[in-house]
Amino acid sequence: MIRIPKGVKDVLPQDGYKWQHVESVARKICKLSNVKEIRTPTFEYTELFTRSIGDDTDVVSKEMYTFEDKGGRSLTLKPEGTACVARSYVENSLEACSLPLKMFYITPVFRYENPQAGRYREHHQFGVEVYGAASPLMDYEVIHIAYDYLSALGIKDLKLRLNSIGCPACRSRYNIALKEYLASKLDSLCSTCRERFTKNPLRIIDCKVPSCKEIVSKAPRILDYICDECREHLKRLEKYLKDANIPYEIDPDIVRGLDYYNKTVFEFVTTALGAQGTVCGGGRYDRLVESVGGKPTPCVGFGLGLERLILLMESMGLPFSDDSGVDIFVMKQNVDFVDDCLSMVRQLRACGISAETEYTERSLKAQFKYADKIGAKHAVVIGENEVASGIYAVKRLSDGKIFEMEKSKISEFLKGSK
RNA sequence: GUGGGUAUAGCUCAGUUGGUUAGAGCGCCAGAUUGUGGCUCUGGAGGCCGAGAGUUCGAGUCUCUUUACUCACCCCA
Repeated sequence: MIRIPKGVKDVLPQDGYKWQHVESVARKICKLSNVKEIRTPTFEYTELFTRSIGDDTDVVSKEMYTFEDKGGRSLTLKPEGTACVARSYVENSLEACSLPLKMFYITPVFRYENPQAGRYREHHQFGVEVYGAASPLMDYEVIHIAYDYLSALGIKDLKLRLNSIGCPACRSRYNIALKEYLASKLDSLCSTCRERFTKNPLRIIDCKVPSCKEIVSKAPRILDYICDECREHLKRLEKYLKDANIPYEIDPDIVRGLDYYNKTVFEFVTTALGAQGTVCGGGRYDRLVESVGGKPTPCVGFGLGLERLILLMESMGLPFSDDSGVDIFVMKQNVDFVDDCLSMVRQLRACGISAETEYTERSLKAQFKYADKIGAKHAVVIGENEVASGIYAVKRLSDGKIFEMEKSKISEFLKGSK
């Protein structure tokens, strides 16, 4: 038996409706907020990710599916959606569209990590990206879209955590202060943090090693070092969130793991998924477009993991709308009525009724059981009596009630009962 | 890359201090008088007990090795 590769999952027929639900709600919410869909390829040149996400990040340095094609080009399966959108924006001169430009995507992303609860080597992200708006109003809008989406799915108890990591100027000022503080304590830090010290000291802030946490708890806070403009940006965003009654808390420990973020960073977190608390993560990335060769363009967006989302909804017992059952199952008394069944199915489908019929030679009883299993809402039997009289008994399977009618009335009847 | 846990039927799991033909529930298929599902009853199919080696008269059970899965660290959605 050939098995599925490590870290990836099948979505089985009995679960497909859950995906259809979260995806269709995502599209609906985007429609309501004038967010247009963008689709980018599954693989890109490796350089796109090394330049935008950052060489030193874990995602780039050890988690990418990178390979060489037969022409010797280095390609990489997309480890996230944001960089791809930025590339497409620059390459297709999308700044020529009226800005701000609001886009969303639903895409598989790939990371070579060890799988565990809520984490896979291929997962799917619903993401929203807005280009060309520097105002905190747009940060608010983007957070609001994520919030609307989660609410529309019935998720109420997620915590929104918010932080600002400032602009490059704030960051370099903060890095100096942080390094100053940490310099004397280097020996007490874990080995990875000692490496981060030179490469990316900001990351030490969210190290989970207890001894590092202890040290970090007394370290300078980035919020005390951000410039007036960044501070004002955060303040205004907070005001908009308060006015909209979106609960949040400032969490100075949120530091995104991708290099392109600046100013606003946020997460929606839960404790219901074991160790994987972050369902949605996002923020502002005003330098990203430049890093892939475009003009400076302010951007803000989020990515939301659909596997985690579905897991969360299941653990909360939230419903997924399911219209996968058929409207009617057309049964045959015996093989003599195959043609009559096929013709009725054809006519019903042409009228927009989902219809299924029997393709084997089972007893009526077995056909009824099968109709039940596949979630048929009605059943009708075609046999000698029906063909002779022209009267068909449509049985409603939920309560067993039978409605007798002529053949031509069936589609109308079924439409009325939808 | 590093730890912990688990591996028996399609699924969820029993399986006593090692002892004959390995069990249950659910699911699947069929039947309970020949044209009507859900409930009930009856029957049936379906397992080299993850793989390999060892101990033993005898291994699903004990030991070692290995693989897979899983949870967690790291990082992220």
